[in-house]
Amino acid sequence: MNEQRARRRQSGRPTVNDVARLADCSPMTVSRVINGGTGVREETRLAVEAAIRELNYAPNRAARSLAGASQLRIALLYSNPSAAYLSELLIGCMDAASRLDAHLVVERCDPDRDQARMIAKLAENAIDGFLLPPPLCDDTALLARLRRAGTHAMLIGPGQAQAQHGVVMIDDYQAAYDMTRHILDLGHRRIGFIIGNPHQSASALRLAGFRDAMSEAGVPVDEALVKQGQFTYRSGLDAAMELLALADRPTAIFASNDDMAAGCVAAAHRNDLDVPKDLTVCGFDDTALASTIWPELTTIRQPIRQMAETALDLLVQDIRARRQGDARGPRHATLDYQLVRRDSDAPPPASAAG
Amino acid sequence: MNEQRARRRQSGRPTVNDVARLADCSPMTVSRVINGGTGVREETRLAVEAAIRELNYAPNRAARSLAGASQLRIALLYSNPSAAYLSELLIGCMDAASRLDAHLVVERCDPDRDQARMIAKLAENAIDGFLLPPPLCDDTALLARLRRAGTHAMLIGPGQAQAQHGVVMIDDYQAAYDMTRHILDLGHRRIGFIIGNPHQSASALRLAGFRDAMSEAGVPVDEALVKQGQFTYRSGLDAAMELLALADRPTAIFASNDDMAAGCVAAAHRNDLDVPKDLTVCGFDDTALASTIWPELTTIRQPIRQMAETALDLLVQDIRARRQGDARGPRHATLDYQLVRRDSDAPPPASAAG
DNA sequence: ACGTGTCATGATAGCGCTATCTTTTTATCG
DNA sequence: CGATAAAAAGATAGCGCTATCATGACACGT
Repeated sequence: MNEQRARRRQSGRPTVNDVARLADCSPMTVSRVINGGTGVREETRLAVEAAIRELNYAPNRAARSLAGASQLRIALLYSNPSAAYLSELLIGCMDAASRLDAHLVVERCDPDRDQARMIAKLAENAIDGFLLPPPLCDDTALLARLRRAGTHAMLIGPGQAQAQHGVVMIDDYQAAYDMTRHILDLGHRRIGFIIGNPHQSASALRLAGFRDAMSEAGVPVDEALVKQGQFTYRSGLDAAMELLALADRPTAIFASNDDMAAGCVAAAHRNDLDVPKDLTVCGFDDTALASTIWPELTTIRQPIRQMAETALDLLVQDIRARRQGDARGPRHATLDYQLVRRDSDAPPPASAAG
Repeated sequence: MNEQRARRRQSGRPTVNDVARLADCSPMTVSRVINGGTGVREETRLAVEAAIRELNYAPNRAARSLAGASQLRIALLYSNPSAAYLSELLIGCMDAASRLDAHLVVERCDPDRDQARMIAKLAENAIDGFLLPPPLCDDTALLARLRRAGTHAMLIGPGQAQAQHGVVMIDDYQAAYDMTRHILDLGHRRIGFIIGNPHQSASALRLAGFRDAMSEAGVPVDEALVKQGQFTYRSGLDAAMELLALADRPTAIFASNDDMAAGCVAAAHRNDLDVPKDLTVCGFDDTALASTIWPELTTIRQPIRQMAETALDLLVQDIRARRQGDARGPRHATLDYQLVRRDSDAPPPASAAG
């Protein structure tokens, strides 16, 4: 009998029972200590904690979630394989999922490929909630479909808040405002701006932040210096080439993301301009690219990992609350960004200053 | 009684019992069908599968691993946050972990920060095996420590095979050989090479592949065209600047990774050279950067995701085998790479050809 | 002294699944 | 056609944990 048991058992890892025996109490008390320990005498708690430490006990997740019957399945859908963003996102999600004991399913989901079918299938039964990073969080068709399916979804970093779904974002407007302010403070007056992909709503917010900072500083925006981009390296390169070909060219360019900013740096070098001595270039997002290229980019860092964690937290909260009939509606959160100053900005060249 | 039950239950998701009832058999038979279905009549299997589909049944992982008592904990350690690589790795690992029902723990592990302490702690009880991507897979101190701890480890993409640990790799030598061959076939004869970081053993293999392809083609390697790099953008830029400053400069540069290749492209543009018209640039790894910049890089793609999956598969196999006393020793696998041709290569300019 | 309430703890019963053993059914043969 | 082996299906018993209820101990008021 005992042998059979031993064979079925996990690798001799200690269980609550082992701890209980050592601490001379019941397994239930051990469980209480592990889970916050309300209603346990201080003395008992210490004994249990000592036993846990001695045995190097770690609770079995499977058993825990089975008993608690709380295993949620969360699908993280991604589309644009901006690798830097994705890996941060993944790590954040995994941490949170592990902590919350949720099962994370990661699925690539391109808009063209039968997105509808997959989501329907997932939503039908196997998935309790969705996590949608950009650009999926701005895919209104997808959002509508999810809403219709009555699914819980959490948008990470969308350009605009959503009444129907939960949202975790940074203040794109304010961040762009701050960056513009930073460039102005360096002494620049002719500042070029490259707009992001018009289908992502963050683009408009960043542009607005730029415009407002400029006008508040009393510097009129020269519309010739505002170019449309697509969030791609190439579009940034092209836009910058146009800007630098102008007779009265800008002394600084603020690109709406790092890829385009990297394109600007390349364009500057093709024009024999030094960055930052002859041209200041600033980006947005702080993706890996920003610190890969040379000079490294001054940019806005989003706390991607933290956003992912928060999103998963709120999503799980929301789902559990709704399950208990508490229809408080989707959760929202705005996290802090950070202006990361690196080597791509400087005061304007003396000839252009003032 | 029933109410209590319902309250403890998961979100009304169907269980094996529901499926069994519908398929008119016992839960055990359902379990058999789910797990490969040996020893089940075709007819019964179909009935069960139909029931599964109808109820949209998905097995409960927690219960499964609890009953099977097979939940392994695998730690994925990473150090160099090459985001593109990491995200692929993560996705591959998560897929495999999900499939194998292993718990994946992702930990950042920088060489300086008390690596030893952490590993000791992990190895002590909570972690059954380690997954080590580059550059950790080449950290001999770390490897030795793990070996001493008797831990199972699997190296992903190390430069050289290891007797002590399992390994999943591509043939770096052959890949570099093939890429060199490709450049030679385009008609180039003066080919520059930028070596990778000397601490990663893959660097030497790539260099060897280059040299052998050259000599087999009867093209002597001009040592002035072989530069040391560090796998960073900046080192690639610097090396390329030197190469392009030569009186008799190369018509092609083969960089040992994409970051350095991107640096080469930037250097070319600073020298008013068009890529690929005036200079062919090829990379290695096919990270996101390769298809971000313009022109997009011809490079070698490692099947990173597949490598991660294979690594986890083999690691779990190894652990389970060893647990059952089957000491077959660490597993090894070599996967296929792929030469991805994009827009950064072309025949040499007419003036330099032949 | 007694009831009555509060708190810490224990006993019990599963969560959903699968390992193992036992029973049935089916195929195979003399 | 009954005997035997082999295959298919079922019964039973947990995996490690926690929800729930039951118990015991102790303080309090009357």
